[in-house]
Amino acid sequence: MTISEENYIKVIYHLSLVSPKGVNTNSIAAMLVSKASSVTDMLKKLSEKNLVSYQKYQGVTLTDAGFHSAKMIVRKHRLWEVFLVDKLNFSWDEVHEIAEELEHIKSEKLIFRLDEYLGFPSFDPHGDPIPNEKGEIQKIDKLLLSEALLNLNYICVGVKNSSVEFLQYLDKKNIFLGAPIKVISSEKFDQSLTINLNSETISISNKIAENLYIKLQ
Amino acid sequence: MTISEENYIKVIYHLSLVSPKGVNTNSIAAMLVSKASSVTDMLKKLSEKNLVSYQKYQGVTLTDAGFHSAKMIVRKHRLWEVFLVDKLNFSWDEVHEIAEELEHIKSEKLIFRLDEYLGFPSFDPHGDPIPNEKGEIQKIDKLLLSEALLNLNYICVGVKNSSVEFLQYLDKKNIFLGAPIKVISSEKFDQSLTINLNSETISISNKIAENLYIKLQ
DNA sequence: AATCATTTTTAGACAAAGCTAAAAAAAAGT
DNA sequence: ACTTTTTTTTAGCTTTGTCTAAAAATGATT
Repeated sequence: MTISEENYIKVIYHLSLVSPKGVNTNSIAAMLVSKASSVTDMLKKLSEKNLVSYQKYQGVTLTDAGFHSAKMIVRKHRLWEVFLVDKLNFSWDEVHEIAEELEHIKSEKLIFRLDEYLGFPSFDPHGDPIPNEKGEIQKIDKLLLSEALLNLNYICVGVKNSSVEFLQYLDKKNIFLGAPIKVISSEKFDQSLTINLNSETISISNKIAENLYIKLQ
Repeated sequence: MTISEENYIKVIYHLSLVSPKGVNTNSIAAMLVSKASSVTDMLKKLSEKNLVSYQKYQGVTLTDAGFHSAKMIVRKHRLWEVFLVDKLNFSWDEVHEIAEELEHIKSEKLIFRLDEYLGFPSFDPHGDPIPNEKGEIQKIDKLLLSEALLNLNYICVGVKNSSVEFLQYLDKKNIFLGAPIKVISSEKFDQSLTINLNSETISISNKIAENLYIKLQ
């Protein structure tokens, strides 16, 4: 697989988690910042290689082989992110771009050794699950902070949006994975929340609350 | 710079250490396992970008900019090799191929952090020097084992040939960087050597002795 | 100095992956 | 059911990096 093919497979994978019935040409183009015509060309090629099922005008789905390839790319991406944060002291807003390159390095042995070196982590620095060698993914019972009930003890387990801006905002507010969170009150007018976080009390907008995953402690 | 451009610059760098007056089109093609005509095309492009000085039929040399770029690529290659050996427990015969890919990852911050994480090493697992951030290279007073004097205490500091076959042979003979070596005798007929190595006595062919670097202890 | 061999360059072609603009199909609105 | 809009595909072009085959320049040999 070329780097370009890998990028298509990865994007189709992410989109198919949201629309499992078939991924649109346009949405792939949007994610890759390219054009629908380029996507059509590549879908024919990927279909030829049996990585996707593609019928003109009907959207595209991953074949079993494509699905497995996609998970291996995601696995590499997320393992490298853990490496960058845990070993090289990068912050969680800096690692995505670099991992976009590292995910294309082709050595199974490298990835196995890296996984081992990192202690076989199950989640990346943004709380996203890391597929294991077989492609198995560990699920957790997470919910959005915006769906939390009042006065229960939660901990922060992930972000829905991992843009640099959002992650840096969380750093500023001292919100990190594993941080304990309790919702004290909710504002009817704008759905903003007052929360207890690491024993300080702060206010959080609905936009933030809709992008932060938590689970019961 | 594209990956292809980086590979050309790196090859021209290595060849220019041997023939500093100008590198031949054919020798570049041989190193890259490609054709002279492809090389000519690329030389024009690199010349356009002021990375090489190129005059038709006259061979090619690196400009200051090209020389610096080359050293930064070599730096990345060798730092990744140290990482693979020191942190992921690869053996020295396995790392070249993987580092050929890793050397093209584009993040200065990544390389600085990696360097720091590895303790700012000056030499890679084959004993080759690692250029620092400025491109400075630490030289050592090394010689080939075939040039050693009898009954002096040397230590092994590098390999001239780093093919998988040679490195695995060295492993089998228990020869590694830092191993103490003393030449006991030299055979007139075939220039083979009897050496003391880690307090065992073994025989070494001239071919081996001409590919192993040592220095006085 | 002239010829022959080798090296290098040019010319033209090809595959990969992208693009624009136009055509075709599907979906939406009346 | 028939337009209109949106989405997708096709056709044809571009760039990057490669190739082969032929031409040109250099170097070696007599």
